[in-house]
This record gives sequence, structure tokens and C-alpha cells, in this order.
Amino acid sequence: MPVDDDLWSAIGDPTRRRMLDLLLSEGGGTATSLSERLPVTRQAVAKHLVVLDRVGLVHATAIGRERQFRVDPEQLARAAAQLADVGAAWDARLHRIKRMAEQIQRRAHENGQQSTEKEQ
Amino acid sequence: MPVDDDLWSAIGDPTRRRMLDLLLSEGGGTATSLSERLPVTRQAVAKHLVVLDRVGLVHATAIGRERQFRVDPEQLARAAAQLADVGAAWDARLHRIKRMAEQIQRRAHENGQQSTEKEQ
DNA sequence: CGGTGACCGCAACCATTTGTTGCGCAAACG
DNA sequence: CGTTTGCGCAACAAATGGTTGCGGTCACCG
Repeated sequence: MPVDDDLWSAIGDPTRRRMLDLLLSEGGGTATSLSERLPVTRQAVAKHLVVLDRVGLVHATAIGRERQFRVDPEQLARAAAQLADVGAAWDARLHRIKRMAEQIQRRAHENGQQSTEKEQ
Repeated sequence: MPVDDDLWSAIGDPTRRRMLDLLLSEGGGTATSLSERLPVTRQAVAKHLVVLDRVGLVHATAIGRERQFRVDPEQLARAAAQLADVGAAWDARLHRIKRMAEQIQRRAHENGQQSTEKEQ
């Protein structure tokens, strides 16, 4: 399961992550309503919404002259799964390294000759 | 546990994530050695290493004229934990929303009056 | 001991992204 | 029917991620 770079960089921006949080906690919003709770202008928010829409994390429905945005649960779940994947992969590597270090330590402590082990 | 934006954006870049992978799988490396396995120049890699070093994800030790970089396991574990946190928070919100939607559905299906529930 | 090559840092430059301000337009509302 | 209000578009500024080019040491070899 390789990482989707576009999706990842979409959620990589701190402002966009806060926007997703707001959209989730309030069940939706417009560029204007979001910009009122963020330290950026409406136009900046609108650009971020374009980015999020391009990767499918949000969808807009026009209501009168307003454009209501809502989170796409499937895509966000996919994003969350990727975060978990990468984090787990790092954890696994770190654990392997830690275990290896302990083994070397133990071996060096007891006798003190061998060094024929190979890492992955 | 709030998210550390600097740490997050450090691991947000795809090139830097690949660099971390390489450093983990090979146990270390220099700007030159990394650039040979990446589609970017040595200078670009060097800049990324500065970023990673600034947030403490890697450390350099000078060996002769070479600068050997290695991953800091504690910081990477912290980063992995943050990924897991955010992913879990999103999952929780999505599940709550899904459960709420099902309840409304069920209630509307049976009788069709109450709507006194409050979300978070 | 002096030349050559490898590794590095620094600076200049380019493209993209992230933010701003300003403008104009169309829909809502009194 | 005029005025707000919400939105899109364009021009601009700053930061970021990339490049090329240059110069400086350190290591190695003849």
C-alpha cells in the first residue's frame, strides 16, 4: 500500500488540517464561515478548499449563492489509514533496530568476538 | 496532545519521508550518498537535512570531511505517535458521525418526532 | 611534497505554493 | 431598487523546493 503523495501533501498543510477539523466538528461550512475561525483570509481558505476538493477530501454543494463544503468520509478514512501505515512502518523499523542494538550489547557483554550478523 | 506543526511539516514532504526511509534502512548516510538514490541533487538533499536536523529528526556526526547523518529514534517515535493521534482522531469523528446518521435514520423510520440529541 | 579528485558549503537564480489586497459580479434582503 | 453579502478572479509578495555554478578543504597517490 504505497503512500499517495497528493493526498498526503493535502493533509500536510497545518491550515488545511484545521479546516478539516472545523468541517468535521461543525458538519460543514463555506469559505467565509471557515475564514472567520482561522487566522487567514477568505481567499486563502478558498484556495485550500480547491486543493482539498482536487484530492476528493471535501465536496461542495451549491445552496443559493453559497457553496457549502462537507468532508468526504471515505477519503478521509483513506488518509487516516495512510497516516497509520507510515507511523506503524516507522515504529516497526525502530523496534527492530532497538532489538538489534540490545542483542549486540548483550553479546559484547558476555564474550566479545562475533560480528557476523547482517541487518536487513 | 496538540500537533507540532514544525515536526509535522518536516515529515510532510515526500522527499524528506524517502530520506528518512533510506536513513533507517541503511542505518545512516551523507548528503551525497542519499542524493545518489533520490531523484534530486546533493544540494537539495542537504537543504532537507537542515530542515530535518532543525526539528531533531536527524543528527550529524563529522567523520573526517564527511558528515554522517543518523535518525534520532526518539523524535521519529514522537512523529509516528502524532500521525497515529491525528488518524485516530479523524477515525473517531467519522465513526461518531456515522453512528449518529444511523440513529437518525432509524428514528425517522420508526416514529418520527424526537430530535433532542446534541452532538459534541 | 605537490597535483587531482571527492565531499562539502555558499550564493544566485527559477518555479510553485501560500498568503495578501483589490476589484467586480450576482444573489438576497430591506 | 439600492445595499449588503458571498463569491470568483487577478495581481502581487514571501517562503519553499529545486537547480546550476563556484570555491574551499581534506584525502589520496604518484
